Amino acid sequence: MRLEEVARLAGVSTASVSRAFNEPDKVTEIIREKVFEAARALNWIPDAAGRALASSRTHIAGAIIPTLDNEIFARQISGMQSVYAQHGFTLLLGCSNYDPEEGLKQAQAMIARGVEALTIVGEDHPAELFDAMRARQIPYVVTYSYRENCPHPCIGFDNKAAFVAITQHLISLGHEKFGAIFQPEANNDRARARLEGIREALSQAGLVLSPKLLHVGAPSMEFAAQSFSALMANKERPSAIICGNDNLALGALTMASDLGFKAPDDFSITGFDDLAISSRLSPRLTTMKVDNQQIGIIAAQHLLKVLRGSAKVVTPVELKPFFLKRDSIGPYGARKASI
Amino acid sequence: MRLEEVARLAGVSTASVSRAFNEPDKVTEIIREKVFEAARALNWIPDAAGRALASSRTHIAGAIIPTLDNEIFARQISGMQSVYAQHGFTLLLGCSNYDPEEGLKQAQAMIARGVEALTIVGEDHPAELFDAMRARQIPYVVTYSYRENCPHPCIGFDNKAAFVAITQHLISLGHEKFGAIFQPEANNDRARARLEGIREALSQAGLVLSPKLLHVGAPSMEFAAQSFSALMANKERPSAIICGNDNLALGALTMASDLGFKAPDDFSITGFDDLAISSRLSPRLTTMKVDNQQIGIIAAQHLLKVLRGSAKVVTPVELKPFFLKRDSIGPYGARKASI
DNA sequence: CTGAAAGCGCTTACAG
DNA sequence: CTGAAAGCGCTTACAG
Repeated sequence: MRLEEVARLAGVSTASVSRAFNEPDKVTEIIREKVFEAARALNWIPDAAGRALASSRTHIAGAIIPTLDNEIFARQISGMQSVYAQHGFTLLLGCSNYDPEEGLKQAQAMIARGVEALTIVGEDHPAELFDAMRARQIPYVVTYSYRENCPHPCIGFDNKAAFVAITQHLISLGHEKFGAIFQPEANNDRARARLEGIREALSQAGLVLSPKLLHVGAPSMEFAAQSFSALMANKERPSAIICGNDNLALGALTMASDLGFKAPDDFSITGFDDLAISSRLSPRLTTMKVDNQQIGIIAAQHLLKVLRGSAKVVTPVELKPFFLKRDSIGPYGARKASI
Repeated sequence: MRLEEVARLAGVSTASVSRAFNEPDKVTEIIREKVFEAARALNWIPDAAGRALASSRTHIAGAIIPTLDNEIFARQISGMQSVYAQHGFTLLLGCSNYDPEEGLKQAQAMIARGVEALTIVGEDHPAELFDAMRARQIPYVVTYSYRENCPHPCIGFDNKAAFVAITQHLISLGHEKFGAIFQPEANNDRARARLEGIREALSQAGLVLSPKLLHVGAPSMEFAAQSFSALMANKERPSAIICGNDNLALGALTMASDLGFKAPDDFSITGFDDLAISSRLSPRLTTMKVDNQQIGIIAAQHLLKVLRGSAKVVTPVELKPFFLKRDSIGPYGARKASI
């Protein structure tokens, strides 16, 4: 079923069929109706490859995320997709699995498909990737990460500042001995910024994060559970444990419950993300949250604006995460006080 | 950068450039090398629209899932994508948000993009959708759901049988008064099959699921928590609560803990999915699990086989879920016995 | 094995 | 406002 057959049935030229669908105002109502009727009768769906080739517009946008196994990124995609769909754009999704080479491959595959815009989580990617985008004048934005002086347009939040805030709050509660359970820093500027935030806040207070009390590994509950138990077995047991995200904090809390440790009496612990269960568990987890769906929505909207020509470049947007102070933290020495 | 310029730089015809990339065996090594070198020098990436139009092959596969806000479907997508990527296929993702019309729209958009194959979660979709696939001879498979005599090729598991098994096990523990917390049945054959399974197993034992003890609503922890508390406030309090999935069971368990009810002493409860936290919480949740990543992998492999021509149609595959008997269930009257 | 050329299904100046 | 026709970037019979 080709456009030409629609034209024949409607008794008009192929140009008119194309116009009736793409620039309806440029065609009289009589033609429009004849065309729509013929198209419906033939059950015609315009072929995207033909359109793309003729118009050099694919109406495809791309998104590269580290993994789908994390509701944080899934939500970002879902926000993006709703906006793109409203504007007739299809979303091409790629997962890098935290491997920069894989991310680059995905980006190249997307370029071959003619993506008109791209979002990519974080800025830890080969220069080649960003170069390819710029060379082809494909607008892109780095999501989730935000920092001043970032060489790329970015829409996200300041991961470092967020963890400075968490750390400072714990310091203000009197904690001095800190532990941390974290996802790997490799190819993950967010994790790196978060750790930096902890270290900076500690150092400003004359404290340090002892390497022995920093556990870095695959961000599973298993790992967090093992880390927690190692942390509490340490002679220099921390009174406050900062986790790289909620999932790690939850893993630690389940182990705490198995071992008979209770927050905030025996230790304080924090996460990041505010998963649904974090506010329902006992103790309710102190954490920070950022609206990921919103990040996706804003990213898509800004990119679309550039494509429409109503903006020259994507302007960076900084979202502010919320601090959710709940029951998993308390003043240092809470236990002694309560005894 | 077009193929023609690569041909010019390499000093060969455009046909040879095309062959060097797509059918390297049909070209001498000398030509192959000249072409590859020229392509690299020009940083040429073949245009997918041109390829698609000329070859009527897009190397695009589609997947329609209800939502990305559920790691179950996310995992299926991730399995699929890894297989497709290995075979040079790009995945187009669509979310229906449990709205059949939206699912149909997504499918049509995918047809316009020239998807060569499609996977779609469940069979609750407009006949028009499946008709369109068949009319265009696009191979498709229904995932997650599996039942005998399904009119579509399906790769998944028997949702009904799974819940028959759960229910029968609880009956064997002496439970007679059942409650259920469930996701809506509308446009969700999986939920419907699960409830059917419960009802069938109960009826075989001469029992019934009282409408008052069946809570159906948006599958959030909030809803499950409210439902649990209503269930336990009922004069006809159930001794066993079957949840439509783990998330609902976890929501119920958090409320149980708030209210001072303990499983399995005060009630038994089950889920489905085996989320990471389900085995770590106390009590460890009794649930069933199916390998969702595997469903995605198998679906993609079978579809690819049909595209390659090495299979006529997709053969259905039934996966068997595992029953994970843990601490959240116990014999009826456990409390009295332990007092 | 290699190349000249037609053609895939659309869009879009261009002319009327 | 409408149509004839060129052209988008590839692939693929076809001929040599």
